[in-house]
Amino acid sequence: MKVSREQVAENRKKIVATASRLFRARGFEAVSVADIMNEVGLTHGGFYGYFKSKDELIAHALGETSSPWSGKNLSQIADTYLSPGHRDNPGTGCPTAALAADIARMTPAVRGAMTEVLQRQIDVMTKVAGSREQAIGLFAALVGGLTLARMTKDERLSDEILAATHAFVMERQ
Amino acid sequence: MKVSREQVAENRKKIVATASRLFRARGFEAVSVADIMNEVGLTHGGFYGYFKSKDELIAHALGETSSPWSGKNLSQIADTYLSPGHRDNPGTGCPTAALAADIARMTPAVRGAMTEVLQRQIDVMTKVAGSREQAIGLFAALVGGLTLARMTKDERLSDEILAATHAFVMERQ
DNA sequence: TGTACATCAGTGAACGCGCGTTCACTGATGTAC
DNA sequence: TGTACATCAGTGAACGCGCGTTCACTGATGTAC
Repeated sequence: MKVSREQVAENRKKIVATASRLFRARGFEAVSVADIMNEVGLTHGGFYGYFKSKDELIAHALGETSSPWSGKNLSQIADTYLSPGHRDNPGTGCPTAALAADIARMTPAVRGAMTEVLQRQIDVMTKVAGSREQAIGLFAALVGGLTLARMTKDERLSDEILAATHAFVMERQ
Repeated sequence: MKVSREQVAENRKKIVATASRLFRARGFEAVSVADIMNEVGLTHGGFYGYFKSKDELIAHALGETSSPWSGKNLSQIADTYLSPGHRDNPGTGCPTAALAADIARMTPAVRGAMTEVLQRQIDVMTKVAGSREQAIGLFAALVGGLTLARMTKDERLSDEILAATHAFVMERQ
């Protein structure tokens, strides 16, 4: 069942986008190649016509994540980043916070792709912060606050962490 | 090959301590029951005489991690926490930073155990920070900075992240 | 434009592998006398 | 204190399972005439 060239291009985009979302929501290991292909509407065997391996897909999926911070000031960034909505929907949120600990143990190619994402996020943040140093500190606090809020089972504590981190970050405006 | 009661108690401690170290170093999924038991000096079959499941061990291992912050001031905490030594040795370091993203996807029992660890860390931090709110913000920045430093492949960037987060945290002394 | 054929995207069974967990067995420990 | 036996910690083969990956096959696409 060969398909058209347009269909192939579309399928490739869907594979990468679906992988990016599922990886952020559940982590690299908990999402199988079959999971991704099923959600795209294909069977797992076809995957290897698009990528050499799952690792190669991971590197591509990291590269495709956009940073939606352009044109926002620090207050708006902090509001969105430390919101319950972002906390509860990692699949559509920041890849850095969602995949942090996972990535530290991945292959060099994956870590290289993530380093580029990180560089880009720091560059964008530098425009709204006073300096690059400040930008890194602010970004670290945002990532850490979101991560802590996501790991606890206690929603009151989780909300408190979001609010406290928000206040901490905004004090240095 | 039955062994003495003392040996049993010692083995149990070794299983928990080894698991705690390996989990922090490599993550929950990448460490098998057999890995842990081999390092302890036993075979995998014996594990189920000590714990009902791997998940139960995970909850116990999280409970056993100590917070080595007592009696230190913020400057000392930041120095140690954001040091290259801590970055490069997650196995003996902060469980929160090492297992952050993993835990958000674990069973309720595991997340409950982690919530207690988190509460304890925030309490200790509150003693050196001005307030609980401040403590949470500082802790978020520390966890985030260490996490970012661990995920990049570029050592220059990694060192820069540690230094910038350190400066960011200390500015609010 | 219509036909004949080569291409190749997608299918689904099969592979080897490592995992968590179970279980019949072994033999040292600890107890009863 | 010494012997006889019940207990049970540890062993290692085996289980079912899901994974990443491969491959012979199918049939629609796209090309050559």
